[in-house]
Amino acid sequence: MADPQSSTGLDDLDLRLLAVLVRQPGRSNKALAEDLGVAESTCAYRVRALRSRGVIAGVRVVLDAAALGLPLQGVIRVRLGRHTSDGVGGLFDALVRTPGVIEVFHVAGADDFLVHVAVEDAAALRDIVLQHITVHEMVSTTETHLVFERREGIGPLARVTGAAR
Amino acid sequence: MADPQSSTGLDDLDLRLLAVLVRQPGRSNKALAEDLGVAESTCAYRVRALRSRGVIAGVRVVLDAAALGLPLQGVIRVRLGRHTSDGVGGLFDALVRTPGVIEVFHVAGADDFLVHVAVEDAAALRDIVLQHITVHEMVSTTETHLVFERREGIGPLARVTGAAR
DNA sequence: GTTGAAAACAAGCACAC
DNA sequence: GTGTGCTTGTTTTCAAC
Repeated sequence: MADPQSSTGLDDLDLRLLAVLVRQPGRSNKALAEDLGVAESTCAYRVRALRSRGVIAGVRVVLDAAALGLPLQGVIRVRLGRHTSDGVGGLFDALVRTPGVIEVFHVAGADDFLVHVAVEDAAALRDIVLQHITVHEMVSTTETHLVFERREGIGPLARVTGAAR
Repeated sequence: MADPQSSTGLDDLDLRLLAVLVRQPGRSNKALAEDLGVAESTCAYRVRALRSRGVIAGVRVVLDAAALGLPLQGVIRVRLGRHTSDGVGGLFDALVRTPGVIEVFHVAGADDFLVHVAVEDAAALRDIVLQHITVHEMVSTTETHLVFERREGIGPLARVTGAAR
């Protein structure tokens, strides 16, 4: 358990490859290979392998909600009354399908869901709560928090590589 | 204010382009142009314009934390005692630099920060709280919530286009 | 703002090590 | 598992509309 590749089956090249890829997603395979000091074919092979193993889950295009006319973001804490398996799953589905919803966490504890949304103004935030969340019978209470700012963290990979930054 | 492009300066082609791009980030410019029924050069031009305007904030490579050996995710609610501008900014910086931290929300309300983390096990979760969060003098209390599941929402664009799905 | 065509570039593949 | 060369396809650029 003290081997350099932890038990995830990722060797040093994989980790370096992921580190570059996370920081520079647009990087071409050719440039990536040069950075790592391996042949392009090797690099392409590794990337494909990491994709098929699911280590690379995918690629996302990130839009600026404010530039889309949605300058307000909120996190809505949702607490349920009754907890049936079907009901929770159905509510989860409904939440992620609500326009403006960026992500939803199903969590343990007093609250059941944390819903991150982007909207045009305070009225829209209220409407999301009233029309898309509290309409569900199983929802007991909600608490809406304005998001001052959201920042991305250094991420999971830094924990594996031990990268300071 | 009732014009089709809302006041964001995005026309129908922009919105259709973004819709395709968000759903299929890997799509080539050529394929994208075909989907939209415009020339490749036009398509490339629009994408570049949306990037430089900041509507397209960027592209992210998403890693599977579990595949990296971090099967446990948590949301840590952080409440502060004293609130100085410098202190809050410094803590924010420290949080996003902590290995395993995926994203951090600075929010209004009783809590000040919501910290989304991925870790190897419960002990690592405790260590993050003790070694990276409560070590800061300004932190008053924390509450750690296990994440059962996290799902991405349909997103901001659906609010602008009115896409049902 | 949009286009088609040429030139530059990168990706994918089969094969050799 | 890694490197090489060829073929294919894609991105970029630009003068013109």
